[in-house]
Amino acid sequence: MTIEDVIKSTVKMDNPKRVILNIMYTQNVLQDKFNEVLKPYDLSGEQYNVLRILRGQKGNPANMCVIQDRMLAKTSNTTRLVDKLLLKDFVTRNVCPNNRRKIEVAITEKGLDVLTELDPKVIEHENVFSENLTTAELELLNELLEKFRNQKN
Amino acid sequence: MTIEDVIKSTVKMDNPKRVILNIMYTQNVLQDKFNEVLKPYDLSGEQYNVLRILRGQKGNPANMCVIQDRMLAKTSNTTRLVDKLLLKDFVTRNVCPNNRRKIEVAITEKGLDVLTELDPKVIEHENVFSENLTTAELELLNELLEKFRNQKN
DNA sequence: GTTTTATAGTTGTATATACAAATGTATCGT
DNA sequence: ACGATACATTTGTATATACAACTATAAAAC
Repeated sequence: MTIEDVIKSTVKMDNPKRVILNIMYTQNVLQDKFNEVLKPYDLSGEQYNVLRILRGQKGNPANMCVIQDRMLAKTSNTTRLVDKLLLKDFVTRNVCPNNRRKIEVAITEKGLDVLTELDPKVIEHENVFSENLTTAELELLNELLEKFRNQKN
Repeated sequence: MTIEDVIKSTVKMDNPKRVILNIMYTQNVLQDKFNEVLKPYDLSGEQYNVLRILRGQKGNPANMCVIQDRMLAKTSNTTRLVDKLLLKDFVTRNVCPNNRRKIEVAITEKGLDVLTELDPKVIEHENVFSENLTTAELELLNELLEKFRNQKN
């Protein structure tokens, strides 16, 4: 299915427009599929992302700004995402004793358990799309996306 | 800036994960930039998309389900998007006389004027990212994205 | 002709996103 | 020490997204 099929366009678009629509739409497809994976666990994609970042801390807590910094969607509202995770007992939240402006967020056992349960499903999700491409093609796709994204100005 | 830099990952990820994150993040960057273009016109990306679809109708109105069908984000709530456009007098909305279940949405002169004003800025937005890639690379990127997206199951 | 089923759209609710303003705390300059 | 400034986070508000439930109309079944 080409991007023209997706949006029922009768006219063939130029390359710059096609690339943008292909990226936007492919992201949509990926996100929808990933939401399905997460749905039974009552987690949103960004909530999962926060948990994943916290696990990456290997026991150390992370400040709000550290979490923010490591997220894909840089405009996410970390406070409220952490609120939601707190309600589910997936994280703890404490004022940092050294600097009372900062908040220390850490993942709980329960949060780690959910991630462990999710791990194989996440890997499956990641791999199913990539199966259509060879390793060389995947590397090329990564290169092209990074080159595309990193325009000069 | 590689995707590892973006999320401050110290470990190099495998290709399937990198591709997914690259697509997700690149879409984020594109959307943020496009929102900046639209901001002075008080339009969201999806509202713009609806207007673009209506212009593509060349004078004919479009039903809600036709609009839905041509949108990138298939889960958008067309009713409410059209509501917002109606408030700005960018569209009209009428019950279809032949089938009273259907709604006919059409773009107004005011809506067309906004699109005309936006056209050069949209093209500029589309092209600025593509300037880093050759035509062959752009075509390849399109191919790879479509191949990646269209997995068997 | 009346009941079922399908279609088209709207509404409700919870969550997420975008962004500005506000709060509380630490640091710097003098 | 004091005010100004910077930093870390929270809160407010409007909009958008996701998805289920609901309403209204049309078509099909019998």
